[in-house]
Amino acid sequence: MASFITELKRSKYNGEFSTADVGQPAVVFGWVQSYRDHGGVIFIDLRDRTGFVQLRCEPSPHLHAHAVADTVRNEWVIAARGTVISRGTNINPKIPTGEVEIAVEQLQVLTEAQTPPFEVRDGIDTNENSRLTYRYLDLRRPELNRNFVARSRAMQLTRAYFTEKHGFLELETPILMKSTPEGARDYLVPSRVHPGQFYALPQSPQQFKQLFMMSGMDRYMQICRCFRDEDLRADRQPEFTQLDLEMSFVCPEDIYQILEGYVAEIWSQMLGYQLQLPLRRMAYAQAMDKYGCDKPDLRFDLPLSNLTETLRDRVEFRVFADVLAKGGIVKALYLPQGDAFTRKDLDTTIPQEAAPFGAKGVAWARVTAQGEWTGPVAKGVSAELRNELNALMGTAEGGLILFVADKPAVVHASLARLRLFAGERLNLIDKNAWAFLWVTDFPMFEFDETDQRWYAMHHPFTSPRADHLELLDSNPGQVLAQAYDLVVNGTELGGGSVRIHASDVQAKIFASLGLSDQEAKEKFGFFLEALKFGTPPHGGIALGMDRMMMLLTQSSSLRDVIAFPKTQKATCLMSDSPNSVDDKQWAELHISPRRV
RNA sequence: GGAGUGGUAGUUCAGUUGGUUAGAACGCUGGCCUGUCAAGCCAGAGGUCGCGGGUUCAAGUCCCGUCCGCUCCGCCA
Repeated sequence: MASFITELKRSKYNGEFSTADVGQPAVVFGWVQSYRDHGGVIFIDLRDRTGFVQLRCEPSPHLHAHAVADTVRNEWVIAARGTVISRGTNINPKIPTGEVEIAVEQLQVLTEAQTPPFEVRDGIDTNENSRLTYRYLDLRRPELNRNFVARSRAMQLTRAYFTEKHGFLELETPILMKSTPEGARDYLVPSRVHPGQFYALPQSPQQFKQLFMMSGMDRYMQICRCFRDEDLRADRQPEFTQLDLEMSFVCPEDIYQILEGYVAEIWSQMLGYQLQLPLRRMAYAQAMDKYGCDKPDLRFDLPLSNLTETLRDRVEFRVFADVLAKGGIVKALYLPQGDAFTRKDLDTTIPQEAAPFGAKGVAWARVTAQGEWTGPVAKGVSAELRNELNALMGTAEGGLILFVADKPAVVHASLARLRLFAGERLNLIDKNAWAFLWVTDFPMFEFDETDQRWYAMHHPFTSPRADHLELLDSNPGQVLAQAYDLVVNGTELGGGSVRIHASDVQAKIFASLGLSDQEAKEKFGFFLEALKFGTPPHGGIALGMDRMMMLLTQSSSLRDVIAFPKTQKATCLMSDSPNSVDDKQWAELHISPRRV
């Protein structure tokens, strides 16, 4: 008999068999998904990355194959040769290959397998600990496997769109870079050759991609790994993959257009979903005012209302009056279907949702007949004031008003959370909807109360709006940047900006950030120097590819679209990294562990 | 750095007010079975109740500490 692999080559993947193959000889390889031994006939579901095909082993005339089939167990790797036959009316409608099966004539065990620590099957609910420790087993599961097939396809489409259709060059930037201040904490790499000195892994190739523009590359793209040593979330890993882009001689409109074509292409090719272009846009200030957040989920509306000025000097409700007196604000979320929220929600659940954001409480009022209110706020609001507020929020009988009074950051964060909570509770979120949004006109700076200084909201190479340059000295908080984020269903997919191309402007920004000339020179000297040698106006954007895959595959965690992810403590449970290294390595790197 | 939540058989979970020998399902092992497809039937094996300490006649259960997973706040230009 001919031997598998060297002579008998795979005729096709297991998931690809159909009635068109009936009567054809077949050679298949794969993992045993399940076996059903009826004493006589034995059925084996053979899995590979494309799906399953059922093997049928009859006791005769292929006695040997049947004897081998009798021994196989789940996850063994086997090879089979046989003939594709129709299952007639006895089909399995649950799987795509369910109308055919392979009548086995030759069967060989290529590798036996230990019993896996969890069943390799969709729909399991194994704890993350085991899944991550035995990641290669988890990845065999079709529902996870398909995410990486999709990921591969998305990456190919991405390269093709930018390099073939739009003239981008795919260029690479260093992984060992210079550590820079500002921004996220760096992952550091000690230098062996230079005692006491360190490289940093890139948080993003920001300066290098700008240097490509200065180098005349005109259009740059890279699918690159970035590293940030910050604490993790479901949508944040310490290393992640970014689609990094930069273009010369462009304004924000040009960048929007290229990106819109890109996401339209991806959503069309990957999901068959036709995006309506151009995408919606909203200024940062409006997003904050209306939704309390710079990445609103616009699959549903539920806008916030700012009641601050209407209430000022008129409201008797103590909490509001006190907050207003101290310079705080009062905003409200109006929910038309108020009866979906119980008294327990109002007393317990809703305050608990808002508490992590600093809200000391959530006041409420139910709207009854003739626009009257019940609840704790009601008696602190005159009939006249109430009517004005009703008109402002567009209330109706049966509605519920949730109020938060505090400093703006707390009001916005907690009401933004409550808005999402209510959207879910009221079933307002259409799972098939795609709400894309450009958030534009971000402020250039934000003030840090702890450090008592301004920080760049995007990054320090972002260009302010030309007409705001003169505000840099007088009123930095008012300066708007030529920066934009692309938001999808409440997820920040990416962000970018038009960059500064004049060294004097760049110097002014550093000054606004409190960097002395000396410091700027030390940290960014080469970059400031480069700016002086003829820098084209340029701008770009970076998209989080992992987050995009999360959206495209409807995954709830980044771990489902990153092949070998880290835990929340940034460890790899499979390979057990990070790990300690021996003294020789410490010595070579001229460093020593800190005594605790 | 902080908050919440979980950790009991290989896996998912149950385990009452602290009380006899810690259970179920799936998986696993063996047997039967020629049309299953998460096969079925019969039998069996399988436990450091995360770890350490404490209270108690008695701890999976109560208390303290600690480790790990997850979610969130801070953080993430």
